[in-house]
Formats: sequence, C-alpha cells, structure tokens
Amino acid sequence: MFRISKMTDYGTVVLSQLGDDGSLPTSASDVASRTGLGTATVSKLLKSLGRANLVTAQRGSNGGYYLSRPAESISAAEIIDAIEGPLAITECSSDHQQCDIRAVCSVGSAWQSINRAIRSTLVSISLADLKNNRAIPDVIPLTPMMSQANNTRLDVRANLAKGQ
Amino acid sequence: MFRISKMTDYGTVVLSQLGDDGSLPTSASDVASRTGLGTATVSKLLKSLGRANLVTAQRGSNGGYYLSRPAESISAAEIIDAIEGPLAITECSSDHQQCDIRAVCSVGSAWQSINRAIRSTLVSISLADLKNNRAIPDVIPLTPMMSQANNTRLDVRANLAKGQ
DNA sequence: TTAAATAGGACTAAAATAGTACGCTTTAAA
DNA sequence: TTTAAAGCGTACTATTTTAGTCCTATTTAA
Repeated sequence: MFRISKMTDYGTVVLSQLGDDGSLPTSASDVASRTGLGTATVSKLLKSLGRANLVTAQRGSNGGYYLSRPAESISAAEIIDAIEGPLAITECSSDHQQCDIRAVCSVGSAWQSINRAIRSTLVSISLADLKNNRAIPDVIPLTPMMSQANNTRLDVRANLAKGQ
Repeated sequence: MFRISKMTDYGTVVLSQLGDDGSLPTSASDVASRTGLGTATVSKLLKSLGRANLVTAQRGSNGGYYLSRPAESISAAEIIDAIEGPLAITECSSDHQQCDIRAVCSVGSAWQSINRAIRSTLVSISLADLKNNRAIPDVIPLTPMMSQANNTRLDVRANLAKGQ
C-alpha cells in the first residue's frame, strides 16, 4: 500500500554511510563495497541525492560525497523526493484547475488530506532516526550476500551488520 | 511518493455507486456505463472488493452488488487492501524472523513506524468521507470521455458530475 | 429454458522501476 | 604536467508491476 521503493531504501543505507560536512568524502565505490550494492547503482543514487542537495560531491581524485547537512536535519520526505521524484500526488490542492496533472490525478480532496497527513509524518522523521534504527537487531543476517535470489531486495543492512 | 493506484481510485468511485444492504443490487455494467470505466475493469474491481467482503454479490439475472456494510464503516485502508492486496510493508513488525517477506522487506523499524502512522490515517477515513468529497466541485469536466489520452487516468469523477 | 448476472482465471499490453554502460569532466598527487 | 581516481550525464536494457481484456463456468430470476 505504502511501499518505499527499493531505491529509496537503498538510498537511506547509502546516506547512512556518509560523514557530515567537514569529514573526508566517501567515494561511491567505498559505499558500494561496504553495503554490497552495485557501484553503478550507488553512483546513481548519490547523483540523485546530490541534485537534491542532500549530499555534496567532491570531484576529482580522493573525492567522494558527504552530507550537506547534519543527519538530524534531513527528513525522510526529502530522501523520498530526491530519489523517487516529486511525482507524488501532493500539491494540486488549492488551484486544481492550474494543476498540470489534474487529468492524471483525479484524487478527490479526501485523498489529498490523506496525502498531506502522510507527508507530515515523513517530514517528522530524520535520517538520524533512520540510522539509529540500524542498531536495533532487527534483521538476522542469514547467508547475506549469497541469498539474494533475484527479484529480491538486497538485505544491505545485514551486510552492514556483519561489519564491512 | 505515496500514490494510490488508478485501480484503487477507480475502486472508490465504483463503491460510491453501490447502495447499502437492502437496496437493489447494482450490476457491474450499470456501474460501468455510469462512470465511463470499462465493464471488464469494473467487474474485476468488484470481484476484488467482493473477496474482501466489502461488497456482496447477488448472482443470476437481475443480480449485482451492494455494500456489505454502510459506507461509514468501510475504511480507505480496507479498500486499498482489497484492491492492491496486502502486499504492503506492514506487518512484519513484531516477529521479524517469521515474516515471509523479510528478505524483500529490509525496512528498519523506523520505516515500520512510518508505515503504521500512515495506516492509521487510512483507517480513520471512511468510504462515506470519500464520497462526500465528490460533492466538492473540484474537478472541472473538460471534454470528459474524449480527452482520455492513453496513459491517463480516466476522470471518472467528471463523468459522474455530468449526471449519469 | 433462457438470458442476465457474477466467478475465476489466464492472458496481453503498457508503464514504472531497477540496474548497467559509456564517454566526458574535474582534480589531487606523483 | 601527466595520470588516475573520482564524479557527471545520459542513454540503454531488463525486469517487475500495473492495467486492462477475454473466455468459460456457474448461478438464478423470469
């Protein structure tokens, strides 16, 4: 019903690997090897996150990425927007006639208020919250790297739990 | 980000066409002609809604469907579950090891609490709320039936607004 | 007995998502 | 000043999900 995409989930994992402004930048391939995600995929995610200014890139040799802002002030809503795009049914509330997705949208204003409620929930959760979470021994690493039957979301958190 | 599927949106429209228990059943083709949706699509929706016991079918000639319960006591969450299936990331909270989508899921418990918050919002909205909404002149019928460029969500609400 | 319904499933087509590849630019360090 | 390690952008492919259709069987009122 409400499903974050794999990419968004991966995105939070990727973000959790980066340091704050001031720390050494972490390269995409570092993140990839630490998490078990493909480097191309990680790059793609970091590029999206960069366009949304959640991370800052340092180009050139020894370059990489760091968080543009402290994890406490990056919200889940921003992460989702950055990765999935703002293609959500969200904004066409006041001036419905002007809304350029009106034809596609057609959600009545009850759906809109649902959407607003959801959004405010997402705004109130920070990347720091998501990170803390990782500490909870919630996912038992079975045979991590291995057991990734295709069509399966890589259990990247388990990889992290194993330590490197 | 949070997007109800077309089918779910259509589902609420279809539901809004049915009477309560006791009223004459409305056939799928009636609903189809009133809303402008395809009959096959409406049938499919009603079948799903029937399996979830939100509507009751009267088979045979002069048959059709009616709401199993008053619109006030059918929640948006139930409608979504009925149509999109409970394939949501929702339930694997308590006994994460038993959860059969654990490998796919991998959402930390912060995502889980987000999900719970969203779900409770959806539980608190009833079909009656969704229906009332239709009264709000929110969507202006342009050239209804016509303008359905493919890839576009039929503006079924506009059709209804036109009367019949 | 017939025609109007729903039931269920299989199937196709289209769209969204996930993941990869490649050539270009930037930049620290040898 | 050259080189190699980074990011940038874009295009592409494959996979999965969603939307929509069709067909055959069953039910039931007239």
